[in-house]
Amino acid sequence: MPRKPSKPSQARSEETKARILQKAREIFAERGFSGAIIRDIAAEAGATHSMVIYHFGSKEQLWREAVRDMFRVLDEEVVVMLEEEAELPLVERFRRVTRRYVRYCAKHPEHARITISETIRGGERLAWMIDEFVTKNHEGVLPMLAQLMDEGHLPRMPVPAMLYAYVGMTQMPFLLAAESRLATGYDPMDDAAIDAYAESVLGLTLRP
Amino acid sequence: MPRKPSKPSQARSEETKARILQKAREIFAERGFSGAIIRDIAAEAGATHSMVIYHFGSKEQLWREAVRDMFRVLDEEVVVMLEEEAELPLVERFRRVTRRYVRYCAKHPEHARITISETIRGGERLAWMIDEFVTKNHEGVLPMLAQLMDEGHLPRMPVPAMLYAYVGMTQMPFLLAAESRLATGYDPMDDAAIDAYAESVLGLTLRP
DNA sequence: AATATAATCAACCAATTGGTTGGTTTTTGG
DNA sequence: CCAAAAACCAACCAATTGGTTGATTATATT
Repeated sequence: MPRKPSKPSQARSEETKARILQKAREIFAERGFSGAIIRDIAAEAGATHSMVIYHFGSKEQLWREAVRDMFRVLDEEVVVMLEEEAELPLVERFRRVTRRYVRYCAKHPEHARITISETIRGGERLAWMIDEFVTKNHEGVLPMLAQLMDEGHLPRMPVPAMLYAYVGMTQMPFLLAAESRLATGYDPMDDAAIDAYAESVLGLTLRP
Repeated sequence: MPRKPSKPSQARSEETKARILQKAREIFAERGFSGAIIRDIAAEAGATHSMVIYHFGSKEQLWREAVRDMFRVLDEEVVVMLEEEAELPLVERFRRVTRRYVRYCAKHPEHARITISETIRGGERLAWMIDEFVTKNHEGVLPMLAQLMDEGHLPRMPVPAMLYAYVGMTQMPFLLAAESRLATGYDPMDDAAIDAYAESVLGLTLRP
């Protein structure tokens, strides 16, 4: 185990850490945990691989920090606004959160990439991620879906099934963007396509 | 490069190859290409890692054979029946193929796992996979979706968007089954849940 | 049965990679 | 300005891993 910086860090350090963290998120997303190589992350961030270990302790820790950062951004860009929207009618809140969520998925496809590759893998990292972030998010979304279903705005099915259908249709075009471009010529990452897709998701789910 | 078996193989060899191939598919799905370790695949198949190289030439080749095998099964379990169903009304064909596809995704979650992890990664393996299999499948599905949309049975949107929404909602519950069980207690792999989910997908997509 | 060929294995090799160590530079605080 | 601490780097280490080699066992053909 490397020594941890115990005293408050210098500004220089913070910058390096931030650079490493961002590249780490990209590379973990693209190559998965085992495929991501510390030296590559370091090189792209303009650092050495021993700096990564110095700042984060281990590959595992680095991954955790990257994931934490990712869920923080999700919160910022999608979830927090829900509080100010508490007064709006439920269907309208759903429309807004869906539009934000679609944009988030397009802007940060790493999110789905990381969660999926970890869920496939199973194991401790997944358990940690669920405990730390996923459960909390579910607590926000599941009741909303349940109520929408009760009111007849969503087709009737088990609420978790609805959730995964919703998440699946929202994320998949951006997750498979490379395939879409190569195989159909359609680019789901295009700005106009993203906004149009949010409406398509609403069209598939909501029953007016 | 190892020598290739040039003469027709013995029965013993075929069995070993088949065992290796099946475990390879599982392990490639679970850990991704770089995370899958030849020695592990070999051990699980009751062989040595040099046997894997002997029979398949390289890790890359092994992966290709595993993927080929996977798309062969998809064809068998989902696609071929479409020919006998040519006479049925389009909506009915869509219902049937959807039910088969949902069952396939539940039974072989490796499929989505492998295609997604490769699409995320990009590169030559993805290009090969698309060229060899995906394009051909799209040629079957896209016109079907387009016509259903024309006839008002599906909400209007770009056809590729509809395809990825459809694929996404179909695959995601099984892709994230581990998360679903851990975070919500709902097991999408349960037999009754699978059949119910096929109807849910139809409920989300089809407009009667 | 003898011989050739295919199938298998154990030992080995070189490259990769996560992590360690010890020393050098930079920053901070007195 | 100077000493202590933090940031950083180059060299190193040990484990892992894809692939090779050479010998050994099983099978098929004559």
